[in-house]
Amino acid sequence: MSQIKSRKDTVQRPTLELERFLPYRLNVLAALSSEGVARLYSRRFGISIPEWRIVATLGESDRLTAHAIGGHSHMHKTKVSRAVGDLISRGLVRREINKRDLREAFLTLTPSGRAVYEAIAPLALSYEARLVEGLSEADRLAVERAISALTVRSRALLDQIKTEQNGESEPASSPDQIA
Amino acid sequence: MSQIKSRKDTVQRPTLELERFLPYRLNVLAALSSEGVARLYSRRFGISIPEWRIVATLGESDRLTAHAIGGHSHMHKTKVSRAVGDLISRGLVRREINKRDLREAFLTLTPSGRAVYEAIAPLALSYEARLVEGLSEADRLAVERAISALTVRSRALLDQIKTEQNGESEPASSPDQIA
DNA sequence: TCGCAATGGTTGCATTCGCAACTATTGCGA
DNA sequence: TCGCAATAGTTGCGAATGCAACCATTGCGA
Repeated sequence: MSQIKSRKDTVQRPTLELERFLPYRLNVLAALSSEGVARLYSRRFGISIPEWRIVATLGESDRLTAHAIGGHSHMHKTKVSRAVGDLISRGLVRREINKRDLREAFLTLTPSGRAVYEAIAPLALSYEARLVEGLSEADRLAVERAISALTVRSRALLDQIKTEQNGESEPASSPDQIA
Repeated sequence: MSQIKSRKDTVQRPTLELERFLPYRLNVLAALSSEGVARLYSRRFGISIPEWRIVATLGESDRLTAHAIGGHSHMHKTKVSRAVGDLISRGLVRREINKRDLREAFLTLTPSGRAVYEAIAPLALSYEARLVEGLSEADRLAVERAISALTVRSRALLDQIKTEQNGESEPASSPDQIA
């Protein structure tokens, strides 16, 4: 794991090799796998990745606010806002203002929206299945565990770094941010 | 692993839960971990992620062409081009045209560039170390293995999907692309 | 040796992105 | 009850992104 190479007779110089650097490798893998899934639906259904995330989120648990979708799918609220606007204009999502709180609105899939979800979900699942095809069962489980753990850890480290940088004060958040 | 839920008495309906969907989880994790590292250097050294990737690549093996950097760091050639231009204008990288082939140029870190590399590399490595701190040794190895395997597999699937979509012809590549 | 395809790299342009600022509404403490 | 802080969501705007087109140079086959 450690990339620190000690060479005889020379001062130990920690060299970083990008190809072995975990965050870098995760990025490459994430980009590749995302592009793969995206290609399965983007062209055919004219749907972007953020749009798909919204459709998928609504497909699981209908009637969510934009805020909830953002939290659930880890997307910036502006991205959610614009993608939702687009989906509404194309008749895939319906917006219904919450009469209890006029600031927010509930979003639901229209029948066409649900049809799109039902069509794409199996494609995505089979893609995932093909992706992990070569892994041993043990490795699959290890990956599941590790991803969860690393995600939690990343979030913690990030918050920590943020607070360190934010002049050592505040609850780690500028005006908006966080999400 | 499988997200297929079978419910008693109802037709088995494969539902996709974003939170469990591997490409999605990888994206969240990759974004979080990248932001973490980036925060360690971006503010302090005024360096962006693409710029850091270039510096890191050159730091490992000096004297590379832009093309080689792109291949090594999986960045689009336009991204490399612009980031390199920026690094040169800031005196961190030096460009030297290859007299054997006037189309390409060799890039090297200047002393200041190397200093930046030497400063950031340990930060990045220690970040990585803190990231995987909680994982068991077995899980670390499993993750290493799995990331490699999944990356290879993703690439293969992507190529396959591309050829399927490109009218079933061509060596899976439009004018430029690939990288 | 000539000409054309391929390659390294840059640039124009449209799209995407996210931060900051803003509006509208609600919650809450004085 | 008044007023201010917090929240949901939208929008302006600059920066980043990637594709397509382009330039310059080289390789290679006729």
